[in-house]
Amino acid sequence: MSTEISKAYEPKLVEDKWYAEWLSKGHFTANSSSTKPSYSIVIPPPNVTGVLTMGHVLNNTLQDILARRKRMQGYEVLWLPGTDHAGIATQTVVEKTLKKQGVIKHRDDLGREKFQEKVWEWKHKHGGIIIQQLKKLGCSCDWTRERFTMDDEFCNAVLRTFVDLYKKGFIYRGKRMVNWDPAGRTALSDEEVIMTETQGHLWHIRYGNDVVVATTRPETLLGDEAVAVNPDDPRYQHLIGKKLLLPLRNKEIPVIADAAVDPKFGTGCVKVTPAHDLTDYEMALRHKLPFTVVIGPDGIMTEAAGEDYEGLDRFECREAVVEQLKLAGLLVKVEDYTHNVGYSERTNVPIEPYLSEQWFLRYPQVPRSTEAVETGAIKFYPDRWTKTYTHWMRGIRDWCISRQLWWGHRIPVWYRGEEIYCDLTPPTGTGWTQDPDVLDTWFSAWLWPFATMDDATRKKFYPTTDLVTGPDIIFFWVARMIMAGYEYTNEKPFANVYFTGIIRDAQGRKMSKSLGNSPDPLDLIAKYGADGLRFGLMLIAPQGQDILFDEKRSEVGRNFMNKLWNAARFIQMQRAGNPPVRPHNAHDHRVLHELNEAITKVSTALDNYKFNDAAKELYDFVWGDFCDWYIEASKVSPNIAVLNEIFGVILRLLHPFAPFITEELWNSMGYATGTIQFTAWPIAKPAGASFFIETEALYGIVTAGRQLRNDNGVDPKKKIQFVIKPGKHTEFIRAETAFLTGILNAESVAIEENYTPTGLTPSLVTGVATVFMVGAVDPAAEREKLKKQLTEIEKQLAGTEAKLANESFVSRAAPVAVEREREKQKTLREQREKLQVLLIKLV
RNA sequence: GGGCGCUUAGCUCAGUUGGCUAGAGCAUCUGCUUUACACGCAGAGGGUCAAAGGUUCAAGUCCUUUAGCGCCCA
Repeated sequence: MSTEISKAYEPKLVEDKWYAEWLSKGHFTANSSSTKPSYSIVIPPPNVTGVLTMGHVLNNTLQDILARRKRMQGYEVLWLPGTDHAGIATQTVVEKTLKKQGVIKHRDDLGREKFQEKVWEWKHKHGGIIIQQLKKLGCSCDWTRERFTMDDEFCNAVLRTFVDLYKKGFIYRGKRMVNWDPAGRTALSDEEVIMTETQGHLWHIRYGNDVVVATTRPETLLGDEAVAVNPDDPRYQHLIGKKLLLPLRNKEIPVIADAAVDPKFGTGCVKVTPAHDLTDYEMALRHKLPFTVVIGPDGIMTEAAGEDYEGLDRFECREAVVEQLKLAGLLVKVEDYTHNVGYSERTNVPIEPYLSEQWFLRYPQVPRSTEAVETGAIKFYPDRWTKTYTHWMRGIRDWCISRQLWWGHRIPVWYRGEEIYCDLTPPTGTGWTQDPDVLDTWFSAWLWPFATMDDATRKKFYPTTDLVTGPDIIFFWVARMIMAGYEYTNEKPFANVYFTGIIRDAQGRKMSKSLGNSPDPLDLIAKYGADGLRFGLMLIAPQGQDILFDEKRSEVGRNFMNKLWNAARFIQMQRAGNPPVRPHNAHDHRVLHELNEAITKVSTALDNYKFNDAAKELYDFVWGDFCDWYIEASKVSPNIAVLNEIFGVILRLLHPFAPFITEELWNSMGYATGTIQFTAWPIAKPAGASFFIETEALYGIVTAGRQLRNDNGVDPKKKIQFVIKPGKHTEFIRAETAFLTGILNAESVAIEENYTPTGLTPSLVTGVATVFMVGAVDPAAEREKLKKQLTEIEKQLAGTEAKLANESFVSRAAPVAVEREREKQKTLREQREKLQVLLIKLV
């Protein structure tokens, strides 16, 4: 007796043990000189100081499933892990912490060098956390190749790319209107600005006798340099070229005519603030207006705003300006107004359009990258993201890549007076100063698929096969990687991109720290096991749909693992005292047939990135076909060989989803010495006679028998007599008497073709047989039940007969459909007849 | 304003190229410590498939329109 296997599965006793074992054996280490075909994925590098979120669990479970399955399919697999330095996010966290600790008031107190040291300290202290968490989850990453976007080699790659693109003319410096984050005090790219519908106001301000302008931002008035009208607007022809007095400032400004003015907006007169609005900026260039900066980079009003306003926050200033306008009688009216306002993705404050000197990139390889996805050279799953991608690529705008931060790759450009020097090493000579800015984090991330690999690795594993990521970074990352890939390797960086859904809470809200609705995956792992968490999540992760996560999901996963565990216990117990083989019976044939179906379905689903279809199929096969029916049948007549065969295949099919328990059971069941990880992925074998129809009929009889017991309140422990009156498959059913007796806990099961019940006998009519339970019954209740069943049958029969009576159905429908309908009619008529006979007897 | 997605049982979702009585899990109800498993077993109830119109012998599925929800872009 090998009953040391515990009654309930305890993941804690299993998971860490196996992970350590796998690492020590180097199972995840990819061999660049292997002759096997290669398969590779690069991890979307999480923020180095981040912690594991449910999004990471989803994303990395998917990658692990892909990687583990490919290992089983005989591929040399590289899953390359690493972390991202995450410029703004990390810098903000460290700065906040230092402020909180009272070390500094602002990072300026430390200076660049000292501050960077602090960030590195932070990185060393917290940087490994998320990696440890990925290991807990079971991720089979090649940790010997772990990379960080600030590794020396990676830094060099980033700088080389900058220098190269600069020299090719793709990178340029310019004074532009950029998206400015006053809280982070840095420029941002267009993609980092989130447009949000905001309730605001439209202030109508009198600028002159017959000039009223409407604005959502009255504080910018202080920097106005003109009033503009549409050149074709008949209402204002007389004003063009005239001068007006700017309210509150008593400054003369001209009225200009510009086609950019929408005559339908407000009064058709607009104020022009060249330094604080993109449209106004462009207008100002056309009309050679001065640029007066009234809002500083910190969102505080400058000296140019006038002494009444200098030093005020931009929103305080708005109130002050409105107040003054009211006092001066210049505020004509205020309307509620809903408009879109850009917010910083990071700091969540309204973006300020800000005129500043920044570095920009004109993207390389745009047409080629667009076509690659359009033609399917790179495939997106789900396919609909292709449209989003190509739309963005077609309207692509230059990328502002400089950031006013200290944490990141510093721009390799030096200045001396008017001279500019760009190279990997500083210029010789004196008087040079390096550009203080660093590069946008994504400017390093876009090199990730190839800059993480050494030459030998790249030779074997690049281009990579699959990328798994969220659709929220399709522009930030995916599109840019494709362009960088073509520019620097002359190849696509990956063949397939699988876009996951976004994980939400049970109410459909996005998971976020501030809402506190994001469970800690480590807590879930502790409670349900990594396998349970993974499998539960896979069951509800349809392709590309958002996922409403509830802890209950993990419970389903854990329960399934426990079911699997106990199936193993059952098989082990059967091994003792039973002959290992006997000839195959109908149940064996059926389950082997169903197993083949399962292998095919799971394989096809995974080939098409339909992870939840695969998980669902496994769940249904294991719990339904295998446990509910085959194991139950085995209690009457076990076939150890078949049990082992089926269970071995189950473990292998399940391994990518649930690596720990499958490894544990693979070993404890003694299916092989050593890991399950490199055993062959199961292939469907053509199964002979499946006995599908016959067993289906048989199982129908079982269900009817159980229903009879339940409906009539028979104590489950009480052994009673059943009589089966078959309409077909008589000999087959007769041969299964022992099975029926066992599974129905019957005293006896008699198969009688000409049975006529004496007295009142509860019965149920199935498609192939009438099942009688011998024993007393309440005649009224029995009659009700039979009547109900008869009504249902008659309803269905009416539908079928109506179809068959329809001339055009019989002549125009597919012959198969008509035949099916005839077959159905026949069965239903038989059932009706049986029910009628039974009812007559009850009268 | 443009694009995409969603709307099926109380909840979360499956439903191939139109064709068995629209399925599953969770939740609910009933009965069970039946020697694999109470993280379980057996049974039951629960749906006008968002609305309207159209195509078809046949529509949850295809087409049109409408409504609501969500996301992306301007």
